[in-house]
Amino acid sequence: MDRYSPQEIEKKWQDKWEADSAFKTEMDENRPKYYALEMFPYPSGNLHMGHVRNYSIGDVMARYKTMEGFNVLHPMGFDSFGMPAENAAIKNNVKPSDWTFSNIENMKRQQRSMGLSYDWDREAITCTPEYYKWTQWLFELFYKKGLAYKKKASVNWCDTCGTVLANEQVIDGKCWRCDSEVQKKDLSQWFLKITDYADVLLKDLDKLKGWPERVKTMQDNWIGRSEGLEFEMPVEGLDEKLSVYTTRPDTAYGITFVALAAENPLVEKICENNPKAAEIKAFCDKVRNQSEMERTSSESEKEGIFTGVYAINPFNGNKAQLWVTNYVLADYGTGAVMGVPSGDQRDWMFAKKYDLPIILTLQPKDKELKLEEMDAAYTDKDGVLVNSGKFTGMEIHKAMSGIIDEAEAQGFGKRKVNYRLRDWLISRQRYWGAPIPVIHCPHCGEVLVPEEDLPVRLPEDVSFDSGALSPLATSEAFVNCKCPKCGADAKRETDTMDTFICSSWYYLRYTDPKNDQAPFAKDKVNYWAPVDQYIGGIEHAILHLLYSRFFTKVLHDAGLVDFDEPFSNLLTQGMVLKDGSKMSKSKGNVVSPEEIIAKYGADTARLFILFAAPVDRDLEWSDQGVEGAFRFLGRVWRILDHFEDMVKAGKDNYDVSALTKEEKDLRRVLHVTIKKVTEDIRDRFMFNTAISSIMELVNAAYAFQDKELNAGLAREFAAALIKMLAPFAPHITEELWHNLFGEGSVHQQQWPKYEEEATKLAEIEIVLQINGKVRDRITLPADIDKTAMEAAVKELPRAKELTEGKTIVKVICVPKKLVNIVVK
RNA sequence: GCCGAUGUGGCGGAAUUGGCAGACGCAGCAGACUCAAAAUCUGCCGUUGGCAACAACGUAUCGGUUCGACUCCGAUCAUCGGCACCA
Repeated sequence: MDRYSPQEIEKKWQDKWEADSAFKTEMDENRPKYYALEMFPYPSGNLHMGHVRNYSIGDVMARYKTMEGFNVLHPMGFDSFGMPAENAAIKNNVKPSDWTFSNIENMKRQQRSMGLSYDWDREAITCTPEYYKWTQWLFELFYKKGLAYKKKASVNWCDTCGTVLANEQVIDGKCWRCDSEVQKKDLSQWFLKITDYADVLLKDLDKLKGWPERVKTMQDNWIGRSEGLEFEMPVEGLDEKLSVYTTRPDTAYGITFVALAAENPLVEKICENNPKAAEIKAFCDKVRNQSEMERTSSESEKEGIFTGVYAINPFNGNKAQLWVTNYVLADYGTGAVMGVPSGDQRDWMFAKKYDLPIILTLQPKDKELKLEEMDAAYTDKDGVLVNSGKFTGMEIHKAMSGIIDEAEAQGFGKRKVNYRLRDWLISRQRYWGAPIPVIHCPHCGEVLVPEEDLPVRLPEDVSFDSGALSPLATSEAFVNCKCPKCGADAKRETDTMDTFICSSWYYLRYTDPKNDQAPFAKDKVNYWAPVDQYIGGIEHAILHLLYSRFFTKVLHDAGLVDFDEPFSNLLTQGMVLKDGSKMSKSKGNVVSPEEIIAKYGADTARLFILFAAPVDRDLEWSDQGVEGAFRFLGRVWRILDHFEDMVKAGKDNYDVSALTKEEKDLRRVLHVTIKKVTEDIRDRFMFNTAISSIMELVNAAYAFQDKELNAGLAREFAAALIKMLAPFAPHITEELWHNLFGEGSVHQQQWPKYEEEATKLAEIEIVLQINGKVRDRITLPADIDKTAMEAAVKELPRAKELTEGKTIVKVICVPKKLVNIVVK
């Protein structure tokens, strides 16, 4: 064989795999299926190292499972709607579709150069009418189920992007994409009712045994479930009742004020015939004009204004001052909060600032609290009630349920569960997305576009610089239509859908990508899905992963799929860093995958990126580490080149007992390696240690670089080594397989099996410890019994020397490991 | 503030069930090959002391359990991530 030259072999095999449709998959009820999926990319134009890492991990799983006999689905596609295409259109005067498809072509070329085992026949591209037809169809399904609705609400608006955003897309008060500050705007927008699924989305996190704990915690936090009591307080002098929600009903006897959000509709009514009306309204306007950042920061000063009106505490008849404040959230709970200064730190600070009364209702079991000595609220959920009518003296947890029962019995309150999660705002005032398939008719109101008229296609005669207007509104031909119900002149909805809708169901489309009758056929989706292994970045922990779970649950309830969670196992890969920080153009620390592949080949790039760190941890890029991976592949190449004649002369069934001691050692290392690599890939996703043990195996083989090696063993060694390395470095192994074993592809071979017997040592090293410290070692037969082992170790000169003149307190004997002699 | 993760040589990391800490790789040092260099092959490579055998120390810090702790328990510190005026 010639020298190892990746440039010569990689392209050759990529072309061959493509010509042979080597990774084409079909349903096969007789084989166990395995669905390996990497998060599909946005077609920005070029792969970055994060993609390379993502796809390398997925490709190892897909190829390994194929060799283990699974029917593997391993598809790829493009999440191709979104803002950058539109920005490019504005800036360079190109059509968003042209920009997008030329980027897709380039990225596919780069993906091909990585040697990934995708079934390209299953490609799904979300911006094609063949795909977004079904995105629209699914929107209509949600609508028919009462899970899609339009309402006027105070929503997040990004001025830079010229569109509204979902709550999940606002990070620290800023736009997730462009980082500019988000404003609140009252707009009429489309929402999906994800809150209907809050409870099951939370509860089913328990089912996701194969998900990282931290992702589940993040979703848990995001959904934010809380249990408590909602109850009504009569408002004095008004024929109105006021609802409040609390998680601390045990403190209800300590209410001295009620805090309303400025947006609470009750504020209007209170202002009627109120001498302070002007003042109150001025305060409300001031609060509303505060930015989202100012309003929701726990740092900002709490302010309020007394309305002059009182509410009545239904538990004890006490009067509570009614205040309008800047710190109560309008859209959580009832937009009104009971004020108990002794039990809540915010209420405490508010009461101190405005000199409101404070009533103590809870104190520790072993200590009497005095208000005049306190400088903060007592917020521990532990203690005994005081000043609480018939609940005085009761332990807190008993009192909590007792007080709720009381409210329910009296009919002024009930147990209530609240969620932090809000409905998903899906309208976008942008062009490059799936149009919302709704027509607004002056007579019939909202009408869905009939299924046979789908897809609602994107028009091309649009203007992109239309200000706050959606670009679709600039196309007369698009906007003006007939009502499907009554035939009257009507107008189309001009907003498009959030691209996260498109990506919420793409993993289902891969199971039946060309279906033009339905988003997917039931038998196919239920054969392949759910995804067995999903791989992607942690940045989608809430956004995409929560939305996909929501979609899957709705489709399950609609009877379209049999499963109710999309991804059985989730692997969140770490970032690729250079010089300690994430690769980015602005930092100038980007390493281009294309250049690395051109210089060293895809096999080296893949091997390095999988070897340098465990898959879920951040990875520091190292040019010298890449050199190391390349050197290793060269070592593999050379040792197999050296063994070539022996491999070809060897027989598959050879006499193992005829091996020399050194050969037996190599055979043992071989079988230990097969065991380790199999378990590391299958059970642990520890690709770094799998590769390091293959390196050790190759190092062991170098003992025979200038020696004869039994031909049978050479053949066994070469076959297993090439197969084990195949998922990591698919091209070099295909070439070596072809050169040494001839016909067929290494990627269609069966994964090597180890013989347990062959992994065992005849003699093992036993450690002598004195008081837990290693003092000597001795080689003994592996099957020696405990007593004999102890005796042999005690006979060691070191053992005698170190125990001489001392009392042996105890001897601990761990079979096959050590003997620890405890002396005094 | 609440929740979660991480912390091991000069560097990336290994140690899977409580049993020889530092596998494998990078960097470094030395040797072989070579006129020479590169490439390749071989050996050494935690710190301190010692010619050495060896000894002491060593997995963020402090303490505990244990014959024995990177691993288990308790506290602390640091870094990163999520949530946070959610009543």
